[in-house]
Amino acid sequence: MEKKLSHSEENYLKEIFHLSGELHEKVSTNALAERLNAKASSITDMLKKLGEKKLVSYQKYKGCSLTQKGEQIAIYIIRKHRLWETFLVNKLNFGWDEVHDVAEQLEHIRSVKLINSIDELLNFPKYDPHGDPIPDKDGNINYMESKISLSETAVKSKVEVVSVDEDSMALLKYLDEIKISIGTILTIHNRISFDESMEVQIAGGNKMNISKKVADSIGVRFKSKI
Amino acid sequence: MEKKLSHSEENYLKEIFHLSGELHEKVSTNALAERLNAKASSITDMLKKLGEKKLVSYQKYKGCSLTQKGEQIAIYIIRKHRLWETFLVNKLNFGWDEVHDVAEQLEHIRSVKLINSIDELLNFPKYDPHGDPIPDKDGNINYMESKISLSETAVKSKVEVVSVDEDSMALLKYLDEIKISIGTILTIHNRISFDESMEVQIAGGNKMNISKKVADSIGVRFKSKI
DNA sequence: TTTTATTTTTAGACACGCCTAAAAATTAAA
DNA sequence: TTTAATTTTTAGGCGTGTCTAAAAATAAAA
Repeated sequence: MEKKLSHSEENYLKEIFHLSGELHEKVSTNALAERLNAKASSITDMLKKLGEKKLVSYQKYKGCSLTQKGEQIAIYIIRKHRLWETFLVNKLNFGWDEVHDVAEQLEHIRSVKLINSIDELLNFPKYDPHGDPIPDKDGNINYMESKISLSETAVKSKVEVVSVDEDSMALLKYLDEIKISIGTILTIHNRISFDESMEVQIAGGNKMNISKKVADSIGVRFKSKI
Repeated sequence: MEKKLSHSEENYLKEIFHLSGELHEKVSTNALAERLNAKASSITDMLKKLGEKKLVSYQKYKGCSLTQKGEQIAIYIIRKHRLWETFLVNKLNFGWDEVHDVAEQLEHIRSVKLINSIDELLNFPKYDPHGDPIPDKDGNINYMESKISLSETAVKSKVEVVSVDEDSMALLKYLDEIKISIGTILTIHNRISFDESMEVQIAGGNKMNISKKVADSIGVRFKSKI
């Protein structure tokens, strides 16, 4: 009864999940088009099909959202993606900027036994190399509640980097250069109102300037006031 | 310039390689159709396309064979297939009858770094779990010269099992049951001319009867006369 | 609230990889 | 060597997933 989905269908579900966020907001056709590098008309076609399959609920001109069944599948794809990334970094010494493209392929491999074995081999990791939570076998996701964006932190606070956006290789390479990684402790010294950039300091290092765009894509957890 | 091939195209190249054997014989349309579970007309279509891409040489009604470029790609796919099978068995404790289907998916993952890392992780294995040689990074294949089929062995000889055909799960399960695996030493006691079956004995075990079909799919190496 | 701009959907097309049915070429048999 | 059987190819069609261009619905601005 359970038909298997195409890579394309799986990607749609995954991206709808990402775009709808933790609040399960509706996702617009254009937003999806951009994320999937496709034209809006193609999105419409696919949403119709996924709608018929009861994987998304979709009404013309009103955007879409995942049904429970669709979300379940999306989470499973994300589980695979993040486990593979963890495998590549932890077992094969890939850099965190090298794993995304390969994981996008590996996430479509169909074998429950395989992915659960990888999970076990890695000792059931809770977070992937970018700090994103790895859904467990039953689809439960352990979001880090205290996590906020670096760009939202108050001046003079001290935070720990817990996640970074994974989809830009350029960002990851840049963070590597400036020595920011998961676990790095940052002190926020100043916020420049002109361009919303921030002056931060790595424990024991020099102060440096971080643009708004970069700060937006770094997730941190509060450590303490200075 | 190097366009990437579809999974389908890769599968065609791989099967042409297998069917043409070590002597690079021409492969017929029907033979391919059977291996690929497709109709002959579909094969013709694809052969035309692969011909245009200079991956196979193809003349109407005359069968096909791989060009150097096509063979190179085929060998690379086979390298990936066999390395993944070895990974599944050696690192994730899959049974040798469980790996084929997953490996058929994994062989299409595009990442040179990934497959070379897996190779290294496995310590550059020479043979996969079914005893087939794993092509190295440069495409060299180390065929075991002294290998023959069990069905060709002389009565009263003693042989070591070095390979088994991997594509039938039923065969692999059966061999598991009768305790034949790579490395098993067999003594050939008799050959029944009526059905061409053989009486063989595992070192320290009982004599048992092996059908022609099964013997055909076991590769052995001569050990010594009794 | 009417007009304008933006978003989304429809309509029609195309490459891919497969199919069936019928024709053509090759091979085997009489 | 002529006929029969088999193999292979052509012709035309179909579902998938994409596209462009044009129409329709919604949202924003005047």
